Amino acid sequence: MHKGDPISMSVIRRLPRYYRFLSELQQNGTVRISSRELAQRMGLTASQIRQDLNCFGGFGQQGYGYLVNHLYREIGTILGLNHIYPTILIGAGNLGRAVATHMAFEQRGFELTAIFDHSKRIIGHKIRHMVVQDIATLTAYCQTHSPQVAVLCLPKDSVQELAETLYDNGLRFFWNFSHYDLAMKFEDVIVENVHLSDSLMTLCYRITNAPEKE
Amino acid sequence: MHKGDPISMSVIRRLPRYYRFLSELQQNGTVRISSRELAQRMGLTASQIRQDLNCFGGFGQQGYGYLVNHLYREIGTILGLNHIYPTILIGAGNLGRAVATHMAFEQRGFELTAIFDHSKRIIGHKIRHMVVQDIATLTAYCQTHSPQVAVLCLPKDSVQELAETLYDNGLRFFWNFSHYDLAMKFEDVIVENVHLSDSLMTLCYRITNAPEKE
DNA sequence: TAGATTGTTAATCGATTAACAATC
DNA sequence: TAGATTGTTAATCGATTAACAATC
Repeated sequence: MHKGDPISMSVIRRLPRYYRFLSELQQNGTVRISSRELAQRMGLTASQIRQDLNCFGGFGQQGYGYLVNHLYREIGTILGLNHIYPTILIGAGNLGRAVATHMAFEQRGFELTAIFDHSKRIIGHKIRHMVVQDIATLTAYCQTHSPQVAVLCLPKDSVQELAETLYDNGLRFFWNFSHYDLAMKFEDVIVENVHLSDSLMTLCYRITNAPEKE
Repeated sequence: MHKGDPISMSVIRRLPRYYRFLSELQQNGTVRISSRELAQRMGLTASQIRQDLNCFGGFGQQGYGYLVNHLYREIGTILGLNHIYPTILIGAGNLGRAVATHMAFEQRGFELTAIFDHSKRIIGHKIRHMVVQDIATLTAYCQTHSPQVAVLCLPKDSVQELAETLYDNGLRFFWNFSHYDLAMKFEDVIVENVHLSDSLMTLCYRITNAPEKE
């Protein structure tokens, strides 16, 4: 790990977890913490924590440790949570509605600005403070509002159909709950996949192949 | 990688993805596929695919490749999808309801048998074919039905409160959507976490730190 | 048989852990 | 100053890729 090297995905994916633990420590009123103690709480090694943090800069003090509040805010900045990326959600079925209502987009760098669906039964319904719009009006919406991020809560086939349209309307960032592999189709796109089925199957594997405890 | 070594998490987490791609190929009517072609479609190397599969056995034929249908079923068996682990879901808020209705538990090795919540407003409602039960009756339910897996769709604090009870009722396998770190609390427990917020923050990082394309 | 592609061993690459000098 | 703990370099470990003999 030398300065200027791109940060590895392994490190990036640990950042939100650090952020969570620090948030908790802060709420407990903990002022400082050493890498050793944080490591113990998180089930990591102190070395790893120091390596991870030093990808972004020296946030600690030798002989003292890290200031919880300071580190918390630093990681928030690194994650880019101070941004407000305008975001649309497509697919207001069970999952889409849950994501729309459940997620604290504003605290994670996003602002959910519109929801689309193609089902007549759903269009017009209110979710949070938003009226579900007809997917047919998507292009018009994009031209006036230029959303940057799309949350995809549609079945695979619908996403496949829609992919081109989304791309043509300038969307390059996707939070993808479908099983359609967007990243394979477009080069210059950033896709964060949430594959719930994969997660469930992984659990099944782990249960099935768990060491017997008798 | 020697025979008898435990399979690494990296390999395990790729299995559901293989399973998905093979399912698709099967639906297309593709009979055989080489590691090279599958690799190309999935954005992996042929080497990796052969290494991964050979953790579990030799499923191919030299000079020919893999039979799609055969490999698909083999991976299903490896994943343990033929099981029917009795599963309860706790927390019937937006997310819990979406998970309950959206997931094909039966095709992933599970059977959802009961749903619990503590809110008077939700208890008694029907989700799928199930009536949401009072969380106060959880212990009684566990004693009669012995569920093995719990899906946790509660806020962090509720899970924290509930953890002991679940453990005492014999539950050792968890699909955890909350931010509470069960794996830290109990030794002999298998927890598959789905941290949607972490995923969203990771996306935020990747957008914020994406290479400029001007 | 010749061509193709696997299964498997060896080489490389990257990520984690250990060690320690720097320094608060 | 002495003790503690960081930042950083070096060592280890594991995962991915390359190479190739085995064989269909």
